[in-house]
Amino acid sequence: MNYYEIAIIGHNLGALTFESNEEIEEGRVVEVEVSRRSKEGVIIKKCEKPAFKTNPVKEITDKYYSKEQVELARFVSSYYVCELAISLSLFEPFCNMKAECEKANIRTGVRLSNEQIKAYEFISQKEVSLLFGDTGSGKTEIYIKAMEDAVNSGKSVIFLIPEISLTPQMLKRLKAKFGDLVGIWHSRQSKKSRNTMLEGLYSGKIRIAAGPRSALFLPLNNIGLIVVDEEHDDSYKSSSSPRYNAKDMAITYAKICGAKCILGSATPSLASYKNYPYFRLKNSFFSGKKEFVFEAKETDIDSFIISNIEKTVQKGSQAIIFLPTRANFKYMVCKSCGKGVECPFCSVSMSLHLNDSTMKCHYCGYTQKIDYSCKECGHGELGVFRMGTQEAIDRLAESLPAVSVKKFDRDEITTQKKLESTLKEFEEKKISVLVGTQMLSKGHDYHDVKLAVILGLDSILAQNDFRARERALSLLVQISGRAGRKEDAKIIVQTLNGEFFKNYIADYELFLKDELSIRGSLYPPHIRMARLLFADKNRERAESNMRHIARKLENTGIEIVGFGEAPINKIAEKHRFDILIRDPSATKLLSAIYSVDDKSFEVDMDPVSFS
DNA sequence: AGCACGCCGACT
DNA sequence: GTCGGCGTGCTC
Repeated sequence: MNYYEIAIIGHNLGALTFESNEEIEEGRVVEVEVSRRSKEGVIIKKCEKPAFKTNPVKEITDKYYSKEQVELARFVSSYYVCELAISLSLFEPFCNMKAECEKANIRTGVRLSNEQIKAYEFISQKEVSLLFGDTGSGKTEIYIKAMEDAVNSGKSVIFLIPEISLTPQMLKRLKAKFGDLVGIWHSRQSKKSRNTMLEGLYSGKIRIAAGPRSALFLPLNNIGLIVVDEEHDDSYKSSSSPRYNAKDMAITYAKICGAKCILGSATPSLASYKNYPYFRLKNSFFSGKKEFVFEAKETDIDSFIISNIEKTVQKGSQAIIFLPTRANFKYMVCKSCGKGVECPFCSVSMSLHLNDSTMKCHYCGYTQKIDYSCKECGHGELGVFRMGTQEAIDRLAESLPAVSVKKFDRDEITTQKKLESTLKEFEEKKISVLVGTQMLSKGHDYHDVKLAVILGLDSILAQNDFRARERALSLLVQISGRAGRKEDAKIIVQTLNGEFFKNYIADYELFLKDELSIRGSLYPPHIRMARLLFADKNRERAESNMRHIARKLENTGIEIVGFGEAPINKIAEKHRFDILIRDPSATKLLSAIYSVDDKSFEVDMDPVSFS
């Protein structure tokens, strides 16, 4: 009889031991019974007969995890601190099927400029490299050339893009160059198209997988190249356990597979800029000049903005307006007692949505009809603060009723179809003005935008977070990069921090250099951080667990930066406490975390959000 | 008594 | 993470 340690996929549980007459290889998916229920498990390793009685392996399936997948799953489990059974559940395993892995013979016909050839030669010589190229400098052609090389030498490719930037343009381009060799993966696709893609991967017909962070875990054999486009984007970081960063995992996976990894961005993250060799690609194919106008004020759709939009639209051109806030307003505050309207389940403000007469919590989704007076003092009138996209649209409708305006945020663009149709309408000029959130900045190609209005940057800069400056400036650069593709464009920026933005707008690398020295040894990328998050319906329990762990960490030699209530101290009725720890070595942080050996908290390694 | 719900611990 | 067992507290 053989005995195997088996990870029960998706269960937050160490490997369990089962028996079988068969020889089963590591990584094979089998069916076993756990708590009188049939579950899928992964063979972790063969082991000795245990002291307890074992149940048999019920069935050996035709699915399996490759050696490389198992190795990456082990890495995710140890670095992001979760059970192997959980990290394995991120993956789509392989399936026994005859693979036709042959060399493809694709001629993309992509032409590179002299500058692009230099960049291409640079990245060709490096295992991991950063393509630091301004918007319009032609990063995509370089990716395509590198992908063509990989595919023609019999390898496969993973092409990662941020969550919502599954831009129709980028996909069309990949499809046009690589045809059926490309498969598009996204989180909200139907079961059927998922399965079609998986079958294409199993058979080897699909050799390039493009998609958001989960595409890293698709069953591709013989990976030769992983591209991480818009590598600065925070959506590569998972915001639930395991809180992996797909950009960092792409680099790790490339090493495991002996593949190359290309990171690309016009506004690279400080960490990538510091850690990897980079090629600066400057020359833009866009001919337009950009004129920046700074208004030193808080968010206000003023007559200057209105008249600029009017002029732009009259000339037959288009405008985009950015605000980092959804709904009409983010805050409602009592004019009499000063108390804000909070979600009953979360310690966050309710957002005001006038179009359906509701207040919504953007954290738990709780919705109710609008309070017209303060529930706290019983009589106060409610004032509103922090304008959102819907309010901006309502103001435009009032001032410029003839102009067609559309919202471009998570409330409006709920599906890939709506993203595609809205961008198509904008391209066909059925829409003159798009008003949106961060979604506006994500790599979309707007052809005739001659005006970009950028509001609310100060609220991003004011975030109590060491990455606030990086986030605010990169947003400004990314959004202004959407304008002026063909002709000159005007960028109107409302901020009380004009000096900061003016200083760096033309030279992002100068910002990166300054910021590296400002962060010094206190903040990443020079040192490593981890956040331990305690969330529990019972507030006392969450707090006492947190204090208990904080005390244990005191003797581990790593620095405890702080502990206490999390900035958002309650989400969905769970009270939240956290501990922030710091050390030059990630290994030391991890051994401190492992030494406390406790499951009362979630670990966030290399956190990008601190709320 | 009967049930819904929430908490807690076990899972080979 | 998921399930089932068990206690609490409400209703018939």
